[in-house]
Amino acid sequence: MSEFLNGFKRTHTCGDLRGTDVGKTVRLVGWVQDYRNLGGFLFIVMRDRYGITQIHVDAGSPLFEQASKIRAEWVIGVEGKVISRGKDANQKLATGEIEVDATELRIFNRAETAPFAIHDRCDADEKIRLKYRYLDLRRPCLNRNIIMRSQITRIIRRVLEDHNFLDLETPVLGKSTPEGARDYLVPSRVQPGKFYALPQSPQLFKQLYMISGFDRYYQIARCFRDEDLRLDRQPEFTQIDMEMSFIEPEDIQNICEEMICTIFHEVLNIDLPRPFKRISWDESMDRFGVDAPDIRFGMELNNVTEIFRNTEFKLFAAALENKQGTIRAISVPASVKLSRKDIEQSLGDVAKTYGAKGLAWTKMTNGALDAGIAKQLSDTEKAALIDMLKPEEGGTLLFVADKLNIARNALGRVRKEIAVRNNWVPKVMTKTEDVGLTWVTDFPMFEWSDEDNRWYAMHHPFTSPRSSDWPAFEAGDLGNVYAQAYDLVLNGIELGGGSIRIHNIDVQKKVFAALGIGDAEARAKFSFLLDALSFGAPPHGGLAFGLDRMVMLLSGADSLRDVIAFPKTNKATDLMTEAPGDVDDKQLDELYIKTVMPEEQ
RNA sequence: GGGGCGGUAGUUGAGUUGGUUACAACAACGGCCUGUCACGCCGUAGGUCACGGGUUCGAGUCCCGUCCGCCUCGCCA
Repeated sequence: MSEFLNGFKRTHTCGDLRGTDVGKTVRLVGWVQDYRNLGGFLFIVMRDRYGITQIHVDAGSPLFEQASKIRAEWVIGVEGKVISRGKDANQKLATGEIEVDATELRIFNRAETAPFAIHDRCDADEKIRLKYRYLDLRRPCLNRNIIMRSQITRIIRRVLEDHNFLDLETPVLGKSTPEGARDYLVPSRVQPGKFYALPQSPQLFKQLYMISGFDRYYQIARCFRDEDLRLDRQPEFTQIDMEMSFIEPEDIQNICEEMICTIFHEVLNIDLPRPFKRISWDESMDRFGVDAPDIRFGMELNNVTEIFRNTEFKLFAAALENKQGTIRAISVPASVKLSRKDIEQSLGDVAKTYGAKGLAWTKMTNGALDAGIAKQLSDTEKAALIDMLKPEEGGTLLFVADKLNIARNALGRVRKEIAVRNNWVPKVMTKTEDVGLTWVTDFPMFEWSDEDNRWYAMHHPFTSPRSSDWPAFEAGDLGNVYAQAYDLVLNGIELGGGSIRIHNIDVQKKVFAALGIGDAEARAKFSFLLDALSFGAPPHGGLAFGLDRMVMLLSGADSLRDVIAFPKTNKATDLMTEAPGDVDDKQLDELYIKTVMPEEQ
């Protein structure tokens, strides 16, 4: 290769040439983006990831015959003189900005016709894009996301290392733990019948680093969860994982704020005010219906339950018969035109998706509530609604009457849907107002599951309860125990979350017990953690950001797939490598694994 | 596990109530052109309409099943 490339090591990039003087000799390597044989001369548009440059070959040149064979996507090297720059007097150059008159031209590699055009639009069928991912990645629209990703991790490392964080590694082959997501399992050959699990997060290892005395840890860590995929969920993803000792939540939050501000400043040239907003989980659920609120617009939820406590309106009365029954409402401004069809079908479907039976509605017309459910409401109820919700003339009131968690969530999703449809919230952030950042704090420690008839940890079982809730915890009133946990939410999407951890072995045992994890099971699954806690663990806590989501939001990408170089499909396959694939029986034998396909069972 | 949308030339799409030889643009290939820059003009080639059944005189079109991609509910401490 070196001989082949002899004399053609790149000395300039296409982008570099912008300021180059006419007459200067330059040397470039890259791909052919376009070519045009005009008989008497030839244009070749050459491209690398820094820019494009136009190459000129004259008919009289000995290079002409060779150059005329060149086609799109061939890899070439060119040496020549800059003959014109940018928009010079004759206005002949617009795109390439620089034109180079070739004196030497080498073809390093030919290329098949690409299955899709390598231009700055990610427009082909995603199946084909994923199969030829290396070509898709050449396209600037994808290429720049990957570059931004590197830019962001560089900033993160710089900020954290300036604060004396150590980049420390944790094992990838670990132990499967109960709770949480489904693990990716790796069979052990040396220990027949036993399995490693790939980490869902480095959670316990980073806590052990704290106990080991490394009081500031970070890692850009790959994590794995074997659950169904979504637009914003891949089976392997990357966390910015951090942990500190001897801290309060504000300490880690301050460092995160500095990190986020630096990223926004350097990547998007947006300056964010500090400190970030803070809102408790209870308040977020009450005002926005969700635990990751988009705070860039109003139209908040209202609790109108008491107005209808003794209502004659059957729909609402029926919902309130349930102990957890509630009625929540939003007041949609008049600028949003909603037809009956919009409400009952389109937005109603959004509500139904999240478990509600539908949307109740009414409109403010000539100073009174009219249409929809209005004629079934009493005058007192209507007056109370107008007083509380202050509907605009021509505005709409939307209601969900259901169990608390369904009503809040469904109406919260409808709220966001209306904002998206009416372009209240830009996808690409260009100024400070486009950024809705808030901490959500004081999450409930436990979450009751009707289905499993038990409590689950809302964050994870190593999260510390608030000390003020200790009496409630001791009393077994788990629904009223809050955790020292906090999420950072950007534009309605959870960017990251963390907590202060339990550093006391007795507390940890009691939390396990509350989750139905008995002493024996706790010992079997977490003996190393319990042992470690027994040797004097410092108070500690941390946070983890989803790097992929962060890049997705900052780049304005439509999907996590557009910020991961080699992503998986909805069914967790890689269309390029065709992973996962079959393995030889011999490999399975060594692992003592026999596969039984469903039809053979 | 459930729901929705989609699969037609290399690519992106059109294809009406089922009806002759499945259409266009771009790309490719050949020719022409000395200043293009979404270049232009002329021509050529390119199809198992995802796959398998069914209904019908006749299916890209209607029905059933399967596969694949995307969105989504459940799931994701």
